[in-house]
Amino acid sequence: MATPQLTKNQTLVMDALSHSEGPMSAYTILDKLRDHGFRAPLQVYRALDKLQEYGMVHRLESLNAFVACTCPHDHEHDHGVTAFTICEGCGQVTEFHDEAIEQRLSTLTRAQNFKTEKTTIEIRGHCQSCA
Amino acid sequence: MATPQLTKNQTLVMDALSHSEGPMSAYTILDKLRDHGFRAPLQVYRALDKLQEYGMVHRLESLNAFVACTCPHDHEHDHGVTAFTICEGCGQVTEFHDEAIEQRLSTLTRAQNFKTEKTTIEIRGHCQSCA
DNA sequence: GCAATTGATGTAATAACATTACATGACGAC
DNA sequence: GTCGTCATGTAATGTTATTACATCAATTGC
Ligand SMILES: [Zn+2]
Ligand SMILES: [Zn+2]
Ligand SMILES: [Zn+2]
Ligand SMILES: [Zn+2]
Repeated sequence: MATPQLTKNQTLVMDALSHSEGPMSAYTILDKLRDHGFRAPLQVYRALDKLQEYGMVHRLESLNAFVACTCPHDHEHDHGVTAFTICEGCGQVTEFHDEAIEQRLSTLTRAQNFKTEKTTIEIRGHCQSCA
Repeated sequence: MATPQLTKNQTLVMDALSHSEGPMSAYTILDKLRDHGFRAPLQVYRALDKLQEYGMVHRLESLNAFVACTCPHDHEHDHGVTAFTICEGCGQVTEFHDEAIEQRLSTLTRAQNFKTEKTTIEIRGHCQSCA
């Protein structure tokens, strides 16, 4: 997915997420952007949908929240299976990718003739500092 | 986690999930159990919390829904990392466990000194029939 | 130029999911 | 019988997400 020119709303949401320490809920983003003219949840959700499509934002299913992608590479190609550790103590989220996991999941789904569209891997626990 | 004697409400919720074709939301369960005296969401959520604690029910984070555990073994021990394929077409959910994945995730989290408490793996896509 | 199309936006209302707070009831330990 | 604990009942509220409909801007085809 080549990264297209972002629209005004998409840029605002992306900036909010990029400058945030941790994940943010859609409604938290909305509140941050009221000064910039945001009035309704849909403005946030629409921007988030696009940003996820472009691979610039990830949704954390177990938190109902969103984070900016921290992959080193740009987003000109699909970056495969994304996994996260999420600290219950400090809220820190770490994104990582692992070829071995991806291969193994591929083998397993293939065995049941399942066609994967999106894989969610989220590990809740405590980081080194909060252990 | 040894499976204790279930309470009345826990039994009702467990039965509803066991007899369901696929995952159910808490509110769907509530509706199914109105005839049995259920009146409020909390009755469902409280039962679900316990059933999850006992390992008899799993929450699907990406669906905000719940399924009965389909593990062949009983629930007298923790059954480690649980993963699911979820068909977008027919709603079919398949639970599986894989030692290799578990090992690999353990290695990766250990590398960042992360203490895992709960791991979520959910694969959305299409099953053989719905491909 | 000017319809027609497409994609983005604005706004309101509503739906769907989950929790807090507080009161009551059942039951065994002592 | 009093206490502590756990399950339950009920209402209210909080949080997350979508539907529906109107408007606006840029592009395309004529
Ligand atoms: Zn990423
Ligand atoms: Zn931490
Ligand atoms: Zn299970
Ligand atoms: Zn299917």
